[in-house]
This record gives sequence, C-alpha cells and structure tokens, in this order.
Amino acid sequence: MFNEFESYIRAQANLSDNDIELMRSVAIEKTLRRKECLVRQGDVCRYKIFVTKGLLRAYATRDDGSEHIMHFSPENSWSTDPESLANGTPSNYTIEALERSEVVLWTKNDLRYLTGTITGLKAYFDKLIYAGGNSLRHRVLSVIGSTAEEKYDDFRKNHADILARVPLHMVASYLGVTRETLSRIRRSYIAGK
Amino acid sequence: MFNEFESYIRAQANLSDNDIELMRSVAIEKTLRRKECLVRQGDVCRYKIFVTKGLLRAYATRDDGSEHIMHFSPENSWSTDPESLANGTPSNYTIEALERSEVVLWTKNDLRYLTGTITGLKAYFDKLIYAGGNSLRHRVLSVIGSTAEEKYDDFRKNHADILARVPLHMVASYLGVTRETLSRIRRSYIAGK
DNA sequence: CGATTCTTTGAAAACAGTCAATCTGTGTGG
DNA sequence: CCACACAGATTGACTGTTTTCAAAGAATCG
Repeated sequence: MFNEFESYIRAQANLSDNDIELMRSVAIEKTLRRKECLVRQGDVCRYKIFVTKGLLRAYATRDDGSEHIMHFSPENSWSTDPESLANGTPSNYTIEALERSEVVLWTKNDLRYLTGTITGLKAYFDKLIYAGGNSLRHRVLSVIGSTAEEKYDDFRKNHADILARVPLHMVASYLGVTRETLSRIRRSYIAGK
Repeated sequence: MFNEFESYIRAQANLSDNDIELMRSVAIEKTLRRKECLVRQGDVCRYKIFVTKGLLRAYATRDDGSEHIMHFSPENSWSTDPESLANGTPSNYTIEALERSEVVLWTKNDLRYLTGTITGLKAYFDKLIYAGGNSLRHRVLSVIGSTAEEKYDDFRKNHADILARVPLHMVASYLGVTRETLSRIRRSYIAGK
C-alpha cells in the first residue's frame, strides 16, 4: 500500500528518497472490508488517510437519521475530518469503506513533523487544501443555485468516475435530494436524450 | 486604512515591525463608494483584499440573471476570488461594496513574496484557509440537508452581525432561497416565539 | 438460492418558487 | 413641506417541484 502511495506522491510532489523513507517510517497500512468504518461520528478522527485502493465516503448523520455525504475518496485521494483531526474534537462524520479498500494512515503528530521537515510535502498539502477550497465553493454554488436536475448534471460532469461506482441513493445523499427524486430525474434524463 | 490592518494583523499573527513595514510598502489603500465594484464577473481578480471598514459581498450571476452570494466580508476580514487570483482566469464573482468601505489590497506577486519571506504571515494565511474550509463544509452540510427554515436559523446563529447589516433579499441569495420564501419564514419565526 | 440492498413507481402532501400587487421607509428635487 | 421615485419587505393566489409514504421490481452478495 505504501508503495502505491509512493508512486503517487512522487508524481505530485518533489520528494527525495530520504523524504519518502521518513514518511514510510511512520505510515500505518490498513485494509478495510466493505462497510468497515475508520471513524465513527462522535469519535475523534486520529488520522489523515490516503486511499491506495477502493473507495471511502465521509458522511454526517442528522438527528432525524438522514445521512449526508460530504466527500467520496477513491484511490489516490485523501480523506479525514480536518476539524476533528486538528482539534481533537468529536467528528461529525463517519468515514466508511464502500468497497474493500487499502489505506495508509498518519497521525496528526507524525504529519506535523513530516510537513515541518519536508518542504515539498508541505507545498503539496497546501495545493491540496487550496484545490479543496475551490471544489467546495463550486459545490456551494451548485447546491444553492440549481434544481435537482442541474445538480445531477454537475455531478455527472465532475465525478463521472464516482457515479459508476456508488449506489444512486448515495449520489442523492451527496446532492441533497431524495433517492426517489434522483431516480425520476434519471428517467427523464434518459428519455430526453 | 493600513493602520487598522496593522493592529488587526498584529493580534492575529506574530510579525516583527520589519514584517509590517514590508507589507505596508506594497499595500494599496482604496476607498469604495456604496455599490462600487472591485471585481466584475468576467474580469481577472488581481488582488487579495482586506476590509478595514464597511462590508463587501462576492456574488455569482447565472445566465438566467439570478444572483448567488458566495461570501460576505465585513471589516477585519478578507475577500478575493482565490481561483481567479491564483490562475489569472476570469472570475466567476463580482465583488461589490454594500456600504461605503475601506480596503487594503495586495497583488498576487507581492503576496507571494510576502508569504515567502514572512513565515508568520504564511502561518496566518494557512490558518485562514483552513478555517475557510471548515466553514465551507458546514455550509455545504447546512444547504444539502436542511429546509429553508433551518438554513435561516443557521445563518442567524453564525452570521448575526451580517444579518443586521444587509437587505433580506441578499440573505436569501446567500441561502439559496427566494426573498418571498425567506419573508414567509421570518413571519412564522416571529409568530412561533 | 435466499436475503439484503438498491432502484423504480405511484399517489398524496408539503414545500418552495413565480407572478403580481401592496406596503414601508428613505431620500431627492421641486 | 410636499410629491415623487426607489429600494426593500410583505402578502396572496397559483404553479411547479420535491418529499413522503407505500409498494413492488431488479440486482447483488454470501
């Protein structure tokens, strides 16, 4: 798993062999069964997670039992609850594997040490956070200004890879519509083209 | 205006007198009339903006003419279009003063130099981006999982200061509901308590 | 195969949007 | 001081969309 991470990160950031070995020395490898949770809502999220295989989701459950997906993380992407990780507060999210997955974990402290030592890694994380902000802003715009159909369009455009891998009711939960509504949208979508 | 910025930033970041003078030397001060725009949708956003007095909004206009507010920036907060600023691409947002305002501006290049030189400033911006991500995530959750009424509640809780200063139809535009709906919500709100 | 899980469908109800009109307060110019 | 225009807020009636509830059909996992 770390090997997959290594080839990914080498392509993304300018790291020496030494940097890689440093990261490896504190990395934790883990295999997740389908439906296994890495963090449960209410727990403290202790790791920053890189997915080398499979697919995770981070979702919040409301008092009424409804679930809202904040984030999908397929292979070669990251997951965590940044707020819980940074502050040690209980997480609002459950992070669950949707497929059998392989992940690499780092604790907050190790990560702080790594980003403090490896400037290339810090620069990479900065880029990552910046890109995350952009996609959150796009999502806010999409979600406050669009009909359910436009949101679905948007999702198809921006997350075609995810669309093919997750049950529809999770797409619905990501978009903030019911599964029934999404189902009807798709029908008219197919009819319309 | 830079003086107001100075006292704010000194409280937020660990900066030497020298750092401050460096920032001052490239800062641009500007006064904005009510309704004056600093960036227009389609323009490139050339500055990072600190508001020392007044209130700005950043909003996107859709093809159908509807406006969606991404961000309010009262005094002692920042505004910009990060994507446009970083990439030099046309901005999706118009940044407009809602009140007579005073702002301090830095160009991308000056900013890059400043953050590269002043580590305390870099650390402060990192914190800022991190906090911005958190609030965007909260907003996404609020907006995909709540009725119009709950969104309004949320806004009241998190932005009481803004609520008192902007016309209601802008709150509506921030929340993604029509002004009529918001008006009706407020009525039931008052009746209910 | 049997049991889940996922998806679709229908009908009714709740919700939010649209259109049009009115009301309010503010500020301007005669 | 008044008349007027203007921007904002509210209301009513209507329309359209989305949710809810209930059921059934399809696909998938063990």
